[in-house]
Amino acid sequence: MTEGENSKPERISEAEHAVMEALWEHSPLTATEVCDRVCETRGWSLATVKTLLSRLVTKQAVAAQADGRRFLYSPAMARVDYVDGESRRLVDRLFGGRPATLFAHLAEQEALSERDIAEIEALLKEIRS
Amino acid sequence: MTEGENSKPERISEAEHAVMEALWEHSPLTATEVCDRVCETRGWSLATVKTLLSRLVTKQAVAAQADGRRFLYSPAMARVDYVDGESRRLVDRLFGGRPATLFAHLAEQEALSERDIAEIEALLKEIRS
DNA sequence: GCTTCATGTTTACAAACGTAGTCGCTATGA
DNA sequence: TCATAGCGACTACGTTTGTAAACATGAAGC
Repeated sequence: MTEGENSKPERISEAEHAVMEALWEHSPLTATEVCDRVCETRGWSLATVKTLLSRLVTKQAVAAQADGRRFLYSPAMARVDYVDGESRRLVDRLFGGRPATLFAHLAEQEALSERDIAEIEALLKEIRS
Repeated sequence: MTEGENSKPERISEAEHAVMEALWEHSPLTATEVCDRVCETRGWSLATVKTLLSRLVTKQAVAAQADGRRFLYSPAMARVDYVDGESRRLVDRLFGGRPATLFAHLAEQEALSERDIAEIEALLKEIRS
């Protein structure tokens, strides 16, 4: 077998994640456009966004498509996969891999709003059907 | 006002967290005892544990009580607080602060076992009573 | 008293991260 | 054609993290 694209899913840092969110929300975007969407809130300069984008390209989490002399950036990984990975990491690390334990913790800490509880109930009903 | 113990809750890294888990499970422990409990699984040397312990002491996440020549280390923060902080961070960052969205995600990804579902149902029933 | 063991302190050092400046190229308008 | 603005690439640099070795010092046995 010719090696193939054996890319281990390099970890995305917190700052990088903010850029990913922008791209997940809308893509493709140029570096400047990404900056328009995140620089204000994060207090970043365009240079910072450029650095993060190239690191994300290296990590193959973002794809850069040439458009003249610039690039159009798009996510190269689905948000759901990222979210799933992070969620599982947390559940594994802190709740022994048991989502129910996380849920119990949230309940105990009163972190669940009435609305949360209602929605979860509805979801459970759906699962059961 | 005299400044007081204005300690912002310094972030605990992943490696440090492993040490915390050992201490939460049983404390106080000496550095060697902590190593006995984690070095094998993590493939660490005693030196590594010593470094992590002192960093944790600096971060005020661990308290060191002198015992003759050596120290007995104990957690200086409750596990539940740590777990709660991490959980909320995740929910905020990835699920817009809505635990129900996290739950929906888990359900969609089929990350919930029959046992998880049953336990969550039971918890909900309890909450409702 | 001297060697040795245990233990905390200091120092090390590479990789990852956060944040950003500078360089070089090119399309573009004057 | 020449200055210019826009943009990616390269470089930079302090901090945090992971991992550990070297050092100092006191206790304990011989």
